[in-house]
Amino acid sequence: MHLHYQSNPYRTHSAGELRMDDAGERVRLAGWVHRRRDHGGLIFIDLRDRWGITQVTFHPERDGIFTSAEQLRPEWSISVEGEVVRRPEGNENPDLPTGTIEVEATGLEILNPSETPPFEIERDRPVDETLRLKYRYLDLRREKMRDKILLRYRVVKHMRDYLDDRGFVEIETPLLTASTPEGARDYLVPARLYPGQFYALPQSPQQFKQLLMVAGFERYFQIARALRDEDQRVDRQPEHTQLDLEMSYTTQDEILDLIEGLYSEIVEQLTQKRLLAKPFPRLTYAEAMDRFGTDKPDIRFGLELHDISQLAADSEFKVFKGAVESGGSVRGIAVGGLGDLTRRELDELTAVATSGGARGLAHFLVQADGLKSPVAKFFSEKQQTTLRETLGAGEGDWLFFVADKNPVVFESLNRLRLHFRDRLGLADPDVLGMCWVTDFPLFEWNEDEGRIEPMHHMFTMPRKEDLDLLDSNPLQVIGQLYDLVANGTELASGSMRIHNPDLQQKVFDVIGIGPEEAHRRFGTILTAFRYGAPPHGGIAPGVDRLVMVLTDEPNIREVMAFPKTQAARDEMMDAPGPVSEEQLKELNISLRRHPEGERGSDPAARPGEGNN
RNA sequence: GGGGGCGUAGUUCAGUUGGUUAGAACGCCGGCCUGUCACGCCGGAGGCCGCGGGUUCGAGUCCCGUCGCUCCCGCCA
Repeated sequence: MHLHYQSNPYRTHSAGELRMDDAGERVRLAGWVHRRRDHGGLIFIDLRDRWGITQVTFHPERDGIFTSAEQLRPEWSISVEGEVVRRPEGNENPDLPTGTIEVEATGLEILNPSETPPFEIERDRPVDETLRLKYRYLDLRREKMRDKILLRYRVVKHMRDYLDDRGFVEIETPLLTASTPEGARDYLVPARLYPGQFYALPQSPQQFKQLLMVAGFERYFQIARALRDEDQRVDRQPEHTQLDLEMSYTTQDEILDLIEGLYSEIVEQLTQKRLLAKPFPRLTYAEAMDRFGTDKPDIRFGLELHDISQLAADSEFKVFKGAVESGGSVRGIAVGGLGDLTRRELDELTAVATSGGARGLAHFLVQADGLKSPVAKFFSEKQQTTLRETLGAGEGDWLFFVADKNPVVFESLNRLRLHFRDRLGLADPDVLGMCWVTDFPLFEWNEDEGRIEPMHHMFTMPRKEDLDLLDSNPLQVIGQLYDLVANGTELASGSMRIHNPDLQQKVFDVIGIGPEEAHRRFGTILTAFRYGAPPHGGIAPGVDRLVMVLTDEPNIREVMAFPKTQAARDEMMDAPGPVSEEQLKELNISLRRHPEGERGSDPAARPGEGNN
């Protein structure tokens, strides 16, 4: 990267660009003191900016600046003038792109000294995350963080360019909008001009993007913030970024191909990772569940599930028989390379299975003369052979089975499968196993509330051939829904939408929303659909999640410049905090309880903070 | 809302069955050093052991409470 700043008072070049060819040139560099090595009669300063590191030397003959150079400390902001020289024979640093040269300083300007930072910037060592978040502007100076944020920018830039090339336009949608009580909890903003009323921050631009289709933009996207006031997880923040996208006159395949092309380019051009398969495998929801026990399968390795319900029903083993008879199933996986398992190890595996809801885990060791298991006696020789063959197991493999209701069987075996992935190192970390999961059920049964709910959202188009089922058997209806999954992580979720108001109302009917309520809550979009709304569909890939997968970061905070803590606090800006009486009065808000003495903007009022 | 883990120099950590003066590394400060690049060598400063209470002759260590961070469950169409 060359900074075209010949007349810039601070620098003529970046700290990452000088090479052997530049020897003899007079240059200025600006940046931070990365490291200093003071040899008494010779001082080396590693000068760092966004683009790299260049070694600067100070010689005592330059008495004017040598004494200043002795004062330099890490993270001081300086500008150096000097001559680019070849390093003496044998003193090149092959680890540095600029390592064949150095800048012999003839001038030094201290732009701004630095206090000793609360943690070391130049070293990649673990530091308490709260401290990093409080001094995020210093944390971001660290190479690893800088690189992740820069990669994130390149990913987003690639998205914009790719979509622009294909006729998409980026359109902003409002941050202040109406509350949508279903779904996640809204972040609310009091409306000063309407005492007692509130805006909501968007959980996604869903309705706006569909209205943009009605408005005729045909191909819309937005790098959009989505806000949800729910508790955090390792991959969940109060605000996250998604590539929100919608197309008119399109098909599911067209959208899948579009995103597949985009993601292939991002992986191939911006990372060192390899794609497992191209085109991305496409699995139906039913197939994904059947083979992997999850709709977010990690397809980089085998250990697929096998259904042995039929055999189980014929067996003498009551646990198996009973599960099938009560409508559940018995499924299992075969695992090689485990060797002998101790009682304790088997208990641990059982604990993995029970964490998924299973009540137990049946295990068999495949031996030359049959299956070895505490429950082997319940299975005839022929059944044992069938078990082994069904699971494709060889001598020395272990077979594990879970018998229960289907959701429990799936979840337990999924966890077991991922456990073995990590334990046996079955998945190549440099490979991205991207796949599509399609044909999700349109609705699901909510056990707790005893009613039917949309699996994704209520604007999803049912599969054409299932339209008749909406009345007779809605839970059987398959929606035109699709998820992009990478290595077991959901990266994107989308659907074809309903554009016909009558069909939309029919879906509302299924989930118990009558015409009046529908009009009250979704009047705008229903009315809009009456004006020749085009068929349309879209998708919303998560940007944070993608960068997480690309950088092997398990934590979403590591790929965001300014994330919040798990308790949804901004440690740096100290938000949220109390506001003044005047502000509250203007908003017509009175507090039941005053935040005084609780955590707030007054550092003295914050417990657990002894110093600084 | 519930459960688990963690909290000791600036930072990352160690700290024995409760026992005398709480250690190490890195960083910081001072000195020496002309080819280092994790520079080296010598010396030094630096602790409300998160906070409050209790048990005890004695608490970093045990108990109770509390605060903070974190991971999980609930929640997240």
